[in-house]
Amino acid sequence: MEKQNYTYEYPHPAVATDCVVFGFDGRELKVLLIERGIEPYKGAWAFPGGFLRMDETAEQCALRELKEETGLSLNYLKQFKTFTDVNRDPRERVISIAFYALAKKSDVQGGDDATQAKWFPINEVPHLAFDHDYILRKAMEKLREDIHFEPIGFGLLDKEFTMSELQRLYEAILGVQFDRRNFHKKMLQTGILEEVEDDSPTFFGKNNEMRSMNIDALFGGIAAPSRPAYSSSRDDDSRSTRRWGTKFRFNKRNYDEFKEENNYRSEF
Amino acid sequence: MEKQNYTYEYPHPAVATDCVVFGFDGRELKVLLIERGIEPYKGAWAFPGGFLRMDETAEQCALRELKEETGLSLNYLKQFKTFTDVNRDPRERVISIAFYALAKKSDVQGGDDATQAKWFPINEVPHLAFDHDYILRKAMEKLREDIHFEPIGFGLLDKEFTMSELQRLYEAILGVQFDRRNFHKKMLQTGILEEVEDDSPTFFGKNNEMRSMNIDALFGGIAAPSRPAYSSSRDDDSRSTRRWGTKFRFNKRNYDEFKEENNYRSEF
DNA sequence: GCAAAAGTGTTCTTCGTACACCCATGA
DNA sequence: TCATGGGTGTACGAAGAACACTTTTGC
Repeated sequence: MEKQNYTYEYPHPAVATDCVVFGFDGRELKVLLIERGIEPYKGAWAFPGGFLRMDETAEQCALRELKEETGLSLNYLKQFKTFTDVNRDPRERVISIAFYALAKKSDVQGGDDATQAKWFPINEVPHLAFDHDYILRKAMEKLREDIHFEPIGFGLLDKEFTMSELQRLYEAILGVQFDRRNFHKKMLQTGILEEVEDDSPTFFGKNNEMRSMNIDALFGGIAAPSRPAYSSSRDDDSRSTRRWGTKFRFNKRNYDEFKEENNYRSEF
Repeated sequence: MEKQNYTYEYPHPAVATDCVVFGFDGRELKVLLIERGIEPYKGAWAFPGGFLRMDETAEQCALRELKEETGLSLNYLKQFKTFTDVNRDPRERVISIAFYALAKKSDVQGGDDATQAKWFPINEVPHLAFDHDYILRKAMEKLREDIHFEPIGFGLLDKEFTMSELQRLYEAILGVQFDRRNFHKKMLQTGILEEVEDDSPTFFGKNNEMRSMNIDALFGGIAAPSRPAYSSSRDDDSRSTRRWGTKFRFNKRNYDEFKEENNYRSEF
């Protein structure tokens, strides 16, 4: 951009965007930071972001800066708060429109090649430039809130994922542990997940029975917990039809219906 | 402010705040608008708001402008979104940090005296200046979301209110009808309401029995709905101790405990 | 005296939660 | 073969939803 002067009758603050990018590598929640190459805070870590151009919206600005500074092209971007403290930037008055974004697992793993960007586990983030420590705290709070009501989890996983991956993600974000069975049940009963038919050759090579034959279903509805039902079916062939590593996929159509039925935010 | 020129190396957008003030008169949800006295959109209605000064945060700006333009001094102010469309103001590039606020019933009724501000029922709002139609829509969406999780209702009523007033407010905001008994039960079981002891002279003048003597309690726990219990107690004096217009009050201390126990947003 | 609003409990259903065992995989 | 992790059902308690009649008040 050509350097010239811009004059106004009244003082104008500068307007910037900052982008808190969350990622999940299968174990930990991470954030993407860049090392500042210029003053102020040279050498410190900060969120990708930059000044708003006059011909772009804040969203476009955030996406552009993110691409320029980290190489990432993301889809999900959520404006969560605008920071306006008077002295948050030592150079001049700068207000920052902050977004959070979600990176797919593959983005996190393919990450730090040529750029100065780096993924930090959420618990190992150093002190950040400007008021970015505070921005991060607010972004985390918002993420924790939103994940109860919006299909955020799926934005952080690849297209197909196992129920355990999804559960680990929820546990990483919320900092709590869930019971595996209850988590499974609840996720399925929202109806926004669809099971992926695994027709890979390796599967049929190892085991070519119908995947819908699940021996547990045979005992469904019969309340006889005192007698161990599993041991009696030990020599039954259908026993071996149970599959491991079942993959799921987010079903946007079902999610849209789900949202429509529940006219305010419904819990996931 | 003295008029002079301010010059920057790069172009800066102007930064303003807008404030969507909701009020409730006991029947309808309303918003506070001011009539624009200058171009652009002279004569059109718009939200109170104005340009950010260099020595104030966005919150301070919104409160100041609100006071200047409508005379209202409010407590609850919530930043909900920043609007950055490139052409939202015909004069120059202006981004607007938008808030919503809640006015007490008394503010709504004492309202339109000397100022150019006026309360409009939410369904009778005219076309607004700038992109304020859109801002209003977003503010309503946010209010509808937030009321499920935050004690917003109480911010729109006077300090003491009846359960019916509270219910009418919820119904006005959410656009649905609730069962009176279920609403009552749910509100009480959150524990954030406390009943106000009504010791007004008129009450004891009319009826000086203890208010805790409630004949319905006599039948509590006895399941005999087929036999109408009320008619048999017709000549019993204690029958007349039931009070009408029981008032409640928001209990902030209980609310804080309630919030702490439920570590993420819990529903009201 | 009539219409409108306020006050109150119980039942049924749904949802959340606690909890245990078997099987596959890979070291 | 052993440790780890994935896959599955049931039973209990809490909360939500549906539902009717009586009393007061104001016209």
